[in-house]
Amino acid sequence: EPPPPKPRGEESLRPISDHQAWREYETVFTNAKAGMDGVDKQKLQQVVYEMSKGSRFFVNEQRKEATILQRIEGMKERAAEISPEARGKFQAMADRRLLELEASRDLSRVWMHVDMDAFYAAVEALDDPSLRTKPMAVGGTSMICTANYEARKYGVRAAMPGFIARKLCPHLVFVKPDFDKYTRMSELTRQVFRGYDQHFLPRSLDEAYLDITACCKQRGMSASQIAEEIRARVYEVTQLTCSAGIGPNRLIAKICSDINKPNGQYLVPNDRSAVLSFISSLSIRKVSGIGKVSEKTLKGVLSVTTCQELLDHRAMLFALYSRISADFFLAVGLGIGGSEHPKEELRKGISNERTFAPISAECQLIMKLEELAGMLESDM
DNA sequence: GCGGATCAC
DNA sequence: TATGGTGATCCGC
Repeated sequence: EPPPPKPRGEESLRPISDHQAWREYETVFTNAKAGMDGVDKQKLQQVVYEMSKGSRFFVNEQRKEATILQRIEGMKERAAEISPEARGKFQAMADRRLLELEASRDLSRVWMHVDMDAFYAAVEALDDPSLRTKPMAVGGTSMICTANYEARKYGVRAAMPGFIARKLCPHLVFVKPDFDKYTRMSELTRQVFRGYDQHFLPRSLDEAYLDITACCKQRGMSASQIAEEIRARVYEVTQLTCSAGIGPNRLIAKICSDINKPNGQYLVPNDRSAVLSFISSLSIRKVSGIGKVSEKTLKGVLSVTTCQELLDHRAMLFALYSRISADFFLAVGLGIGGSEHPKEELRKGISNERTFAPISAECQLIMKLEELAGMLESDM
């Protein structure tokens, strides 16, 4: 189809002919991220909608959205059909699990989560200090890996398509990613981490978990002091800042590292009531493992938005979700998760995939598969 | 056991 | 003009 005629004038955002449809287009970008406090969320949502509508991507997003809404309706129906007897059975099941989980609570270890600040962008700014004062994103017009804090003021952030970012921030500077460079820098941070926990758990190039229990004891230092020291050493070695979170387990530590970002730290003491009061008012979306879909279904079916409400609705969690999921939600409500050292596991898979323009001829599809298989072969 | 969904980075 | 790639896990069929 020919494109619709371009409206005259400087901006095409207003008037909104289609009944403010943008209000219903929620993306991952409208979710708050560090450095995005001053962003006009409505404007952001509106721009993303206007740039997206009509695209194949957008149509697919709508299809997925409809599937989720259907799932919510199905769960609501199941919830309505639960008899008082069954309800009592689920309540007893949930109460029993609550006690078991509580009995398993481990407050004996101190975990720290270290998270580099705007890592790729910060590394690029080391090589070109003139980027420091400009809004800048690492990535291209199709996808942004990360944005510096100048750019985040405009709502530009990781996982956003570059052409939308440019619309939000016309002077945005794009820098091509250089993963080898980030890997080398990451290795420098890991040398530091190794000195505090030999068995630290790297999660990505810019994040790691450290069990600093032994280190605190040996050196007679508090967890906060150790965190200050680690952050200082990381800065000495890389000239980059990072943030840290400290808590009795990885679930808590991870949430904490985001609180005083960038270049800050936060601690939840190893104390049951401190953990509970910290977690209870938190949005479930802050928890690693609860994404956009889980947030939407929990809210749509049970009106659950905070971690405390996960405990309040524990019977229905066991009625509507799998044992594994209900267990996880309950543990989240109690602020329990990841206090043991996971035993090392071998990699389970290797794969590759590529996004490409639509094709349909068999020979084209086979060529595409051969291309992917070739890349996979060389990886293996 | 498999494919689709979800999630994290 | 244009919306990523890799790996893990869970669920339903």
